This record gives sequence, structure tokens and C-alpha cells, in this order.
Amino acid sequence: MSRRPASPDRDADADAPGFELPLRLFMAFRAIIDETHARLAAEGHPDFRPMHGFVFQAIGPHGTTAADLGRRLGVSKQAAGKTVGVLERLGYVEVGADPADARRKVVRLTSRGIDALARSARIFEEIRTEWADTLGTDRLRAFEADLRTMTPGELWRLDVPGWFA
Amino acid sequence: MSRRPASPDRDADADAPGFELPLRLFMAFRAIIDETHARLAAEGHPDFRPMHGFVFQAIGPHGTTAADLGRRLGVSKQAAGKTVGVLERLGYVEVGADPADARRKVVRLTSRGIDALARSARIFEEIRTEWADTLGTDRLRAFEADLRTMTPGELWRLDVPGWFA
DNA sequence: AGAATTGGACAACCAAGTTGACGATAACCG
DNA sequence: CGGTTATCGTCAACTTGGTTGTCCAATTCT
Repeated sequence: MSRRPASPDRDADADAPGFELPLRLFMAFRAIIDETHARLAAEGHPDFRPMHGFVFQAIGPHGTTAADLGRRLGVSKQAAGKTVGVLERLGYVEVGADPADARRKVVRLTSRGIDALARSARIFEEIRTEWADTLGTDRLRAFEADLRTMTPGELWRLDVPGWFA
Repeated sequence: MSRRPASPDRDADADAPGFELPLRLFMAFRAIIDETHARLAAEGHPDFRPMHGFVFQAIGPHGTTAADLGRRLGVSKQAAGKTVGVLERLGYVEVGADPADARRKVVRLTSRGIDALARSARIFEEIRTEWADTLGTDRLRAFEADLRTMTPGELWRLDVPGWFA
């Protein structure tokens, strides 16, 4: 992957190995997620896992079913059902019957789930503000614009779980 | 996480939800990795998985042992040993005795492993060139500089496996 | 020499996915 | 209307990639 495979003392401006770009993208993503969940843990949500944010987003404010959740997350309905079971045991979601369709069971966020979602939204904004403080607002805007250029897809493709396989 | 949680028709320039930044970072990372492995598969390495790149990098050109590999990757020596077993069965690494220490078994890349590594390096460079074609060289340089600013850590922290847990 | 550390392997387990099957309910349509 | 088809939830068995704990052999430390 690199012409200088094991020297940690490389100059950052010199010829970087080709995998620096994806690796740094991942490091940045991970840094934000880790920081978010550290703060969430300090605010009363120690069991909130990185994946849960995606699931909460996919559930949405009106609730869904396990099968639909699976479609949105890009996993099987069985896997989605298991995840719902975990989140239910953690008190983040509740499952109720659908009066209009006896097959469906509607998954909804509990007030605790909504609290976690609101806090994570606030924390994400805080972290973005910290990025703006470090880079400058215009640099951050340009950075985000470039990022959108290179990832033209829908932001709402939430099929993140199950990746890395 | 958002004031407009389920509307896919949002304007990209309007008030983005706070999680857009981390999500786009991840999408960009994933796009590069997926593209890399699609091309690798087309060039004779269909079994090469995203995680293997990190492992190969951690093995390095001189080889390592399973225990050391585990330390570099941030996983247990047992997990590293299992991964070595998988890569050995795929023909990417070979395990030999260490004449200087009868406990150690040295893991080395085979020629096939080196081939995969060289190809992935070339593909990463190609993709970076495509980014430069799209964004312009100066924008890409600025983008990478900002990325380094926000991820000051060592590039060589390869403890990516086992994350997302 | 004897004690402490290290490397590798085995077992049992866990978490989060997968596929396949199945019964109950709903929707489609001739 | 009724039969076929599709969907929802669930169960079971399996896969992958981790974990911890235990153990022995080999090396290193004092």
C-alpha cells in the first residue's frame, strides 16, 4: 500500500501513502462518533452505541415496523427484529400492535429514546462548531461542500450496519 | 438528531442536520473502500476484504507474530491468530518458525499477498487522482490538510477492526 | 537455578449478521 | 366470493470476528 510502509516519522506534507485519504476520513468519522458517545454516556446514556443512532434515525418520529426497518438499514428483517429487541430491553423503544394490520408491530421511540436523539443532535452541532473554531467557518464550509461533491448519494441511505463484513 | 428527520427532499445547502458531517465522512470512506475492493476483485482478488488491508499493513514487509499483530490492530492475540488462519487459507500469508525463538511463529505475506498490497496501493492512488480531477488539486490539498488538522493522531494507528461494537 | 513473562493454542462464549422455513394475516384478482 | 400471492413476525441453525480464561512450552530476568 505504501512506499514507506512502516516509518511513523513521515512528514505530513510529503508524498503520503495512497491510503491516507480513506484512513483519515475514517479517523475523522470515528473521532466524531467516539466523542459524541463519550458525551452521551456522561449525560445518562452509557449504553447508547454508535449503531443505535442510525437505527433511531431509521425509526423516525412516527415509528416503523421491523421489516421496514430492515429495508431502510439494509439488513434482513430478522436482524432488525433482533436489534429492536435489544433497544426494547434498554428502554429506548417500545413495540405496539397496529390496529389496522394484525401482522404489523409498530416500533416507536420512548421518551428516553427521544431524549437520546435530541442530545446526540445537540452534541453533533457542538462538535461541528468546534470544527468551525479550529478550521474557520469558510474552510469548514468548503470542506463540507467538497465532501458533498464526492458523496453525491442521498444522506438518508442509512445502510451502515452490516458493512465492514 | 434532526429537525427534519425523514424528508429525503432536503436542499443540500439548507440547514443540514448535525450528523451530516460524520455521515458524509463515513460515506466518503465507504465509497473509496468499496471502489477499491470492486477493482481488486476484478483484478483477481475477489476474496480480499476491507479489513484485510489493515491487517496486511500491520504485518508489514518483514512479517510479525500473531501476538504482535494483535497489539498493533488493537485486538486480542487470539483474534489475530484467527485472522491469520483465514488469510493463510486464502493464500495471502504464510506462517513459519522463528529460528531465534521457538515460541514465535512469524507471519509473512506471500507473493499473492504482496500483489494484493501493490494493487491496492495503485488503486488508492488512482482514486485520489480522480478526486483531484473532480475537486481540483488545490481544493483536494486543502481538504487533506483540514482532515489532518482534525485527525492529528498517528496515521499508523491501525486499530480499526473491532470498532463498531 | 528458579521465578516471572511471553507466545501460541484450545475452549466456551458473545454480538450481529445471514439463510431457510413457517404460520397468520392481508391484498390481489379472476 | 374465494383462491392465490405477498407480507409480517418469529424460530432455528449457521457464520464471522471478536471476547475471556486456561494452559503449556519457551524465553528472559534476577
